[in-house]
Amino acid sequence: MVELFDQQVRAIANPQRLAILDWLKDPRAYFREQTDGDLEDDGVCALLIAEKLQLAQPTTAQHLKLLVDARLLIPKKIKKWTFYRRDEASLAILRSMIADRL
Amino acid sequence: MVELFDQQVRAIANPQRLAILDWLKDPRAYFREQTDGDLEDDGVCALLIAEKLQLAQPTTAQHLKLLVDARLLIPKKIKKWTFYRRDEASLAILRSMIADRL
DNA sequence: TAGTCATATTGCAATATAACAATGTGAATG
DNA sequence: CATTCACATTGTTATATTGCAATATGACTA
Repeated sequence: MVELFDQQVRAIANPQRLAILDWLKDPRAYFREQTDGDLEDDGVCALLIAEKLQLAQPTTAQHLKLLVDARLLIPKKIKKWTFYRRDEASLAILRSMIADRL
Repeated sequence: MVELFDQQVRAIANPQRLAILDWLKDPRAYFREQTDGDLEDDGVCALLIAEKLQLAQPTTAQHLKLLVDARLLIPKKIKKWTFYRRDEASLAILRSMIADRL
C-alpha cells in the first residue's frame, strides 16, 4: 500500500508532468481552442497536451494517468475526447503537506 | 544539464529522504547524543541516520549524497565523522518554488 | 455498418533508482 | 605503524520510470 502523499510527490517529480500542471493553470495562454469542451471549465484534451509536450500520444497518456491516479488532475469524457483539468482542492492539500514536511 | 529545481523535487520524491529531512528538523527528538558534534549545530552523523532508517550504510550514504547534491542538506566533517543538517535557506526557496509551480 | 478519430492499453527497450555486499580511504587509537 | 572506526565508492541485482510502436477500444460519421 502506497501513501497518497508519496504517490503525489512522485507524480510531480518529473519535468513533463510539472509542465502539464503549470500549463493547466491558464489553459487559454498555452492551448488553442477546442471544438467540444471549454478549455477552462472542462479542461484540455489529451491531444493538445501531447502536442505541446512534443511526446507521443501513449507516453502522454501515461503521464496523464499517473497524474489522475495521484488525484492531481480530473479527467472528463465528452463525446470521444477526454479533457483534463487541475484538481485544485487536492493540489492545495498537497502544497500545504509539502510545506509541512519540507 | 538538469535544473536544480527538478533535481530537488526528485530528491524529495522518496519516503526515506523525506523522513531524513523531517527528523533533522528536530534532531534531539529523534536521535541520541553523539560524542563529537552538537546534534543541532553540527548535524546528525550518518551512522545514526542509517540506524534510524534501518538501511545499510552504503544505501544511506547514497540517499545523503543525493540530498547534499540537491543542496537540501549540508555536510560537516569533524574528525572521522560526517554530520548532516538541513539547508534551511535552500529548503525555504524550494518550498516557495513548489508553491508557485504546483 | 464500415471507417475514422481520440484515447487507452500492451509490449518492449533504454535508463534510472534503490537496495546490498565488498572494498577503499582517511582519521584516530592502541 | 598496524588496527580500528566512520564513511565513501564500486559492482551487482531487482525494480521502476520513461519513452515509443503497435494495437485495442469506444464514440462518432459517412
